[in-house]
Amino acid sequence: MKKIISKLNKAFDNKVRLGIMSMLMVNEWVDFKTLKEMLDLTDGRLASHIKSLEENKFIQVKKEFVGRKPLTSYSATVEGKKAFKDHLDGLEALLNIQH
Amino acid sequence: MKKIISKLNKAFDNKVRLGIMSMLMVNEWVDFKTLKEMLDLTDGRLASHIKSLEENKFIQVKKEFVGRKPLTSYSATVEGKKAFKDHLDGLEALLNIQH
DNA sequence: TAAAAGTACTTTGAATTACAAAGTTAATCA
DNA sequence: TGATTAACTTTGTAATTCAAAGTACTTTTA
Repeated sequence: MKKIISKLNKAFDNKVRLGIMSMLMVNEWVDFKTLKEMLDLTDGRLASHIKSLEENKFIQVKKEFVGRKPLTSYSATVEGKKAFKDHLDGLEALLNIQH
Repeated sequence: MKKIISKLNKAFDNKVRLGIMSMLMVNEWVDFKTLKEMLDLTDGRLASHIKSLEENKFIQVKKEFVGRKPLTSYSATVEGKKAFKDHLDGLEALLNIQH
């Protein structure tokens, strides 16, 4: 039990960050607006969670213009993918001991 | 994605509470000391998380004497089991979309 | 019989986290 | 010119988390 619990990463205990990382594991790049809509968040709330994931070096950012509009996109770093996978391993182990 | 995320319950975002509930899904009654050892916690930390789960009516308490020593045990309420199951369903759905 | 240890907490205080609401910048569209 | 879009940042408040210390009562040990 101690072993399982220790796999869980504090950076991913919040459901917004869990959702962001989940999106970025499945899609290489996801833009701000899509994340916002998929997770049903306000700008500020999304931005603050993105910031904390960036500070942990779990995601990276790309800014470009498409047509004439700015487009900010995010992707999980190698480090972020690894950390998230470890976290999911912990969750999976927890699911497995239920029943 | 919104649907998955909405299944996750704030009461279980902390890994200590995740661990406590997990123990109580698998074992009908677990005592204070065992929880403390299994989760590697200080008395105070365990007690505070237990308190929050009790306030949510997710666990119930039983106090007795065994031999001459006090023994406090906890078990998940029906409500607690349901809430935790829903949370695990959410986590499982999240695991499933990771490829 | 005095001191130490066991059981199960509670209290305090400080740090961190979370969030809503409002403000910002710079461009574009009507 | 005024509204809208895109992507934030700032502010302030509330909630959460935790370590550390304190409490109460009993039992064991020297």
